[in-house]
Amino acid sequence: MGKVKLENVAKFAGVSPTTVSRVLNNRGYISDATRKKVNDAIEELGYFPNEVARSLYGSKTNLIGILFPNVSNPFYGEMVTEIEKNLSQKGYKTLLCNTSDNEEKETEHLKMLLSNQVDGIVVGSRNQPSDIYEKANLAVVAIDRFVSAKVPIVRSDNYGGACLATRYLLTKKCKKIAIFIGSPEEEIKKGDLRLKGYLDTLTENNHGEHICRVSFDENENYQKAKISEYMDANPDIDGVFATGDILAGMIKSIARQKNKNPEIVGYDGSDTFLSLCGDISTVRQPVKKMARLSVDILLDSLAGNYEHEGQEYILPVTLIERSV
Amino acid sequence: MGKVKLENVAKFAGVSPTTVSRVLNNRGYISDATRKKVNDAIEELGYFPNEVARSLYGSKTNLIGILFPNVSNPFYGEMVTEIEKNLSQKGYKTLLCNTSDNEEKETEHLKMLLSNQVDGIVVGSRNQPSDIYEKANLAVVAIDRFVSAKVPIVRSDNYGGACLATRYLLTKKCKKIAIFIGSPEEEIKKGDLRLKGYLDTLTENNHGEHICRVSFDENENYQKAKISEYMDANPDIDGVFATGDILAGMIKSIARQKNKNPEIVGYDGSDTFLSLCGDISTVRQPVKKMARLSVDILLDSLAGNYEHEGQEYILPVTLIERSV
DNA sequence: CACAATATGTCAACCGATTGACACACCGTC
DNA sequence: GACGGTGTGTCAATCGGTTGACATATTGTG
Repeated sequence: MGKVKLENVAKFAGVSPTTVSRVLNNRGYISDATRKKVNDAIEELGYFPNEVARSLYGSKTNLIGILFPNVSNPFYGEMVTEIEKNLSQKGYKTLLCNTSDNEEKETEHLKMLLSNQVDGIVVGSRNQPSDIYEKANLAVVAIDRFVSAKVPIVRSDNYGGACLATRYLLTKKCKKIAIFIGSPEEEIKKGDLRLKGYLDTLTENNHGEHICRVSFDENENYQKAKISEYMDANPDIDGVFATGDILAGMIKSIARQKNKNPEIVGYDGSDTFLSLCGDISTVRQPVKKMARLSVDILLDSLAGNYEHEGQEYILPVTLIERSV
Repeated sequence: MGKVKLENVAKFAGVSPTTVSRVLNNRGYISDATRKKVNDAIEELGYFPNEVARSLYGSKTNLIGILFPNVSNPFYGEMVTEIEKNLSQKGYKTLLCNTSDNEEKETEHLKMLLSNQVDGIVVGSRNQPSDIYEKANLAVVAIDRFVSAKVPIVRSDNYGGACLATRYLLTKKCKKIAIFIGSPEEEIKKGDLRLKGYLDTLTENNHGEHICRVSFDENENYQKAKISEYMDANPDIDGVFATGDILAGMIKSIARQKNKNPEIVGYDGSDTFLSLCGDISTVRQPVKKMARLSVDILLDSLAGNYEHEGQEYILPVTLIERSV
């Protein structure tokens, strides 16, 4: 049994294909009787208009590509969940791409998205900017990442959040506060604002800095080894700011193994993290608002509104204190 | 600047459209010189073949729909990440749908997927079976869910896992072991195997049962209230089997607030959970294997192989012990 | 009764690629 | 010189639906 098409519906309903199309698209004059006949035929035959054909003619696919490192990390997971919900509500469909923080994969996926004529892209992966974004003239929104001069950015207040976290550790009387960073090296070089917030806050308070970079693109065991090593080399660390919650959790369990209990503050504050981990404080990013805003901006751009070009939208974070 | 099309490439390269198509699809005779000319033109113009047009002609979209409740829960997140990776590797694209465990949303998304001519579907949402799956003749694979008599199922050993978990709690000398269930009511009625494993194991050991159903479709605060209530009503519970890790985490923190420390075993064992939560044991489902198998089956079916129809693939689980 | 609004049909172009049929030219070889 | 392989072009149909132009018929209204 092949796919049902418009023509079959027309025959079944005893009308012309044009009439069916008119019913489907609410154009021209249609009597209630005919409308009913057609809708009944559609129902009866289980007809679904072929979006591929429609897209081809209309040169709009209502497809949005979503590029993230993965959806395993609950912060990304919640972000993608919310983005998809918002898009779906507005009649858009979500093409999911996991870049695994790998530049080639991002490029490959990007080409795929362009071939598939997506109307827009939300990019949250953390690779180096690709010039493909510039060439293709489609709507793009970046989440906490620079893509090109024109692409609007939605991010949380990384600097403010880092200050909050570090200040919190200071109020907890921590004497030696370390930062564990899980960002790509390039990002750090370009001035990681979470790092800067940490450094500035410590300097203001005459504290020394202790930086441990945990390559986020290495595998988990390697990361854990690195953390362990660093903690052995700096046994008197009593405060930790981790730039991600997963990282914070790993640090916590490694510390526990070493019979230590430093005060830890993470970053992200996904619902999942908050449910699973009751004893690590964190800086919470407003995921739902960020997702909502990104979609709004994207659809705005799609509607031909250029006011977001080059804009950066920084949403406020909140510190969530937890006690053991 | 409009989109570049095959015709433009042809003009730019000084050849006919047919020749360009021949180069793109490796058909017929093409001299190396011409091939180079065409490829250079493609490169120069930044041409991406319009997949929409290709799909229309070829009546194959290489699009796979993925239906899950969400990707916020790291178990789903990791599953979806892995499925997407596997699909992408085989040249397929992933249309992500979040059903929020809502039947109407699932139906709506399903219609959308059919309209978009997806070649297949992987469904992991936990709603009642819809007859749409039967009608549409496309490849479908279900993850831990019944869809229809024909649709193959990939799941972990729910019964064995529950037995493992319960037996573990018994070895820990727990006297009063409760189960907290986060599945939809209908699923439980139809014989939830995690529940059955729990019950059977207790019966074998002459233990009484203590069941708390936490509607997974209620909001988090309501769930927490329910857990709290149940624990107050049954203060001597010293062992808990939770049918999901998030649930286990919530139980843990609520217990802590009440100054209790029951032995807890969760279910899922996502990497994220294991990283974040060092002190809750769990039954680990082999996410990567399940994802891989699902994709393999799907592509097999797509290739016209019917051997998977009606099959159920049950993958083994492992108990992961954690200590406080 | 004329005219407008309503209701439906026919027909063809179009969206961007693929594909088969067929023509023509060039080359080498038997 | 004929034939087969190679290389390229022209042309039209096709995928499934959309849309505008135009024809025609039936209403209703002033």
